[in-house]
Amino acid sequence: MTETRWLTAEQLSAWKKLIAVVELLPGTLESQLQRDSGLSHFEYFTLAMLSEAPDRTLRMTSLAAHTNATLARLSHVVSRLEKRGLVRREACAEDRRATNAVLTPAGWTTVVAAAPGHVGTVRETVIDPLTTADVADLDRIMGRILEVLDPSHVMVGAPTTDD
Amino acid sequence: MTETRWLTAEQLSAWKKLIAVVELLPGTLESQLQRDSGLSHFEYFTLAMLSEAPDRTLRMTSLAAHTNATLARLSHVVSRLEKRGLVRREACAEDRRATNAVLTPAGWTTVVAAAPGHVGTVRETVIDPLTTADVADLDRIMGRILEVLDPSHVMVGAPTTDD
DNA sequence: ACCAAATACTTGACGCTACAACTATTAGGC
DNA sequence: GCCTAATAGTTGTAGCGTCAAGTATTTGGT
Repeated sequence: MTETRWLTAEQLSAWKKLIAVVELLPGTLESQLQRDSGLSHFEYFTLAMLSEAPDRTLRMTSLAAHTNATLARLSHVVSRLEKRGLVRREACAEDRRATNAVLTPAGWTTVVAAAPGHVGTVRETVIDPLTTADVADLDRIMGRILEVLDPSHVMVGAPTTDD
Repeated sequence: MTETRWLTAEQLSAWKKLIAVVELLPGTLESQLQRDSGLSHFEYFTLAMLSEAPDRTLRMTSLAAHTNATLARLSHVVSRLEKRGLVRREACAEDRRATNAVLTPAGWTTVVAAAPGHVGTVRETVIDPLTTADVADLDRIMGRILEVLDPSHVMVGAPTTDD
């Protein structure tokens, strides 16, 4: 066991601010979405991923990867969304172990209605306080961190619009 | 109601990466602390804040602010930490409505033992992948975002070491 | 062709957090 | 000095996520 390498003052400052953002940001997004659309951020994100998929359909495993959830968590969430009529489950023809999650028309309507308010919050809290250069820096830095947290790039791929 | 201003490609890219980090980072920290020290990140953070306070003592309201928790949440957590002998509650002499949370010797030992492993994880996932310039950029950018999320700077102040 | 291991989920139980309701104490208005 | 409002904290409940266990199907070795 080698000696602990502590953080420099600059590193500590940056770290503390990052952790503060990580703690505060989810709550902010959560409140706005819950208040205006009755969705948790994870529910919104799930619907958004489906809305971008071909046929608005995704296998559970794939959807779990895109939303960074365990299969168990996703299964519970999809059950709730299904009860509310926003998502439908469908047996997969090619692999009978698999289940497809399909966005219903009501689900589509819900995401589309929720999107502007959500984007507004994202702007207010993150994008608008930053300059163009800041945004580029943020992109680069988060990219480097994700190289470690998500080496297989499961959560980055989606090159479409929305969210 | 004005029209929705959507995000540019650059903004969207940066946003998606930030949200991925926000989703993935807590789980990583959580796992390491739980595995190596039997603490949740919030419990660790609570103990760490107490360890930096004068007399290792803080009023519940103040501790709640430093950890960005509601009083209700903190009360539950302190109850559990108290059962494990890491924290002690103490009536406040000046204001009899108030309660002080005090770090016990066992609590101090626990944080001190947990810190190196935690810092190691922080290094691996966030600091080491970044250049010196990146760290400065990160500090600046998170600072701007916190200006919105935490205008009263409740979560930033603590100028001491640790964590 | 067969059997073990891997894959793709689902379900139930438990722990933690948010929300609401409640108690106790202090501060302010007049 | 009252009486109301604000402050400080605790507790119970309900909802969501994790973990462990279980089912169904497919893959791969021989």
